[in-house]
Amino acid sequence: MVKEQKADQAKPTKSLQVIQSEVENTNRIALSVDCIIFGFDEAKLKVLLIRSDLKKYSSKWSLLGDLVFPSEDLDAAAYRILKQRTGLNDVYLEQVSTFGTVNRHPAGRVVTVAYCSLINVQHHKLNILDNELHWHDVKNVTELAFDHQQIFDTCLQQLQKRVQEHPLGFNLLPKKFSLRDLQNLYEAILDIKLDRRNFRKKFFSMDFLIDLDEMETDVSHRPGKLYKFDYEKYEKRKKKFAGIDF
Amino acid sequence: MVKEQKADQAKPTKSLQVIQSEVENTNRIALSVDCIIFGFDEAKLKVLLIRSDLKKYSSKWSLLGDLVFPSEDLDAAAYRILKQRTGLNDVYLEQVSTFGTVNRHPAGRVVTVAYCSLINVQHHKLNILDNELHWHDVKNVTELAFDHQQIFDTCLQQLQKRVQEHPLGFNLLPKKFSLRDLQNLYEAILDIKLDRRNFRKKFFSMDFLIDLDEMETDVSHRPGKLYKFDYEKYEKRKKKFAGIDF
DNA sequence: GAAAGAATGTGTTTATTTTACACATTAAAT
DNA sequence: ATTTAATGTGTAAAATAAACACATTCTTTC
Repeated sequence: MVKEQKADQAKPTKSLQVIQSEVENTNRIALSVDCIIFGFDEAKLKVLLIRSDLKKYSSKWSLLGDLVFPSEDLDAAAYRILKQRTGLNDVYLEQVSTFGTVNRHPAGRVVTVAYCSLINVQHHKLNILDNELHWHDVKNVTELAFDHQQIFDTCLQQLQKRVQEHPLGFNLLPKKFSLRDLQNLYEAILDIKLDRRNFRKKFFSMDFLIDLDEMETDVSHRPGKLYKFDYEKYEKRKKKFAGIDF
Repeated sequence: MVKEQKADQAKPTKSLQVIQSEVENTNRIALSVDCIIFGFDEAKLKVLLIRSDLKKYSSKWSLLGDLVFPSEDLDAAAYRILKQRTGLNDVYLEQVSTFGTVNRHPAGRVVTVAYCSLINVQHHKLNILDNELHWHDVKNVTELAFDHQQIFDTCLQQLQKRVQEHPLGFNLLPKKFSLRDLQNLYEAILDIKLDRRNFRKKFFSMDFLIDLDEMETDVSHRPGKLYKFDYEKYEKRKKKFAGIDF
């Protein structure tokens, strides 16, 4: 089936010069980063979007993105771009996936690397610098510019998966939160309803919640207790792989 | 509580021309793909490596990689490169992660996208074309060229994780396999010992194995039954998300 | 200030899943 | 025929997950 026969003498191990010229010349491609920033507010999962950079596409929303500089580490570019576009600092970004079909961007060949983050909407003030920047309800995100809808969908799926395996959700909440806040968060991310008693039991049994001996204020009903997440304890317990679970 | 500040003056929405010139000129970067091909043979997990392309680094092993063409989809580049280097066709490649520190490659700035695959060593004949191409025991893979060790480690970790969530393992086995083969595979990938009875019970209860009413041959002991994997039945049952499981 | 409303806080029972564990059976090799 | 080495099987205990209801506390309303 394979057609790629080649005489067995040829072993074209390349010199560094050959590779360098290939790297320097015709084979270069524009590389960008897109940042998908999730937040949580009013019991809803949100995502930060801007009006498209491009005038032609300004009726559509798009992700926060820009080109990577040739002299810049990929991760560093993600942090720079996020900072430039939102003022956000001290936010952990995680690489999700890379999108590289030839015609994905109207400006030419641009391969983009998606980075994702979860932030607490209350604690991070946005500097809205150069574009209309808005928190969008994740449920209403449709028809983003270019292939950004696909990128967004991929990131949301990854979030849904990862939030079940790691206590990422706490990054979306204020430092002090009630169990109702926590449950709302999981229900919003996973888009499911959970049993309140079993949910509480589960989290208490994990033993990562510190009871602050404080109560909610500003609620128009019986206030709940406030907790914080015990990051230290969590770090110490590394979950081991073991089960097979299709 | 979303603070929708807006800097009402500056809104540098870019024209397509501006973006195009940025994409075309100084901001381009070489992009490559590296393929991490896992196989399974002699009850051991293997990975395909070649001697480094670069003369200077030819004492080290490296992953199968090459540059992406500007006119080529990223996924297509991965399949092309795999085919060129190994003759392998009809292999499913999955993107794992992208590596982009500035100095990761000696030939200059090259960002690389890692793709991973699992193949059945028996059923895929390699065409060894232009480099020393070898199956390496995964346990002995150390000190690969450039940052390839890091890339490899990332892929192996992802494999360990994914193999517990999806029945990927079957791609590594012959069409007909014994339960011992299957258990050896999981033990090799996860690098753990499993209880034989519980392992069998687990797989039988998943009900994805078709009993072929054949026995192993060429074993110097009591032969085991042979099975095949029921891909069709698997596809029909899409596993639902639900649990929270740190 | 009494009553109604709304969400908090709590336990038990059942079902399901996971783990631990031992012996008879089969075929090959000696 | 005996030994060897791996296959094939079941059960009990433990852990986890799921289903499910009522009294309590604070706010709001009348």
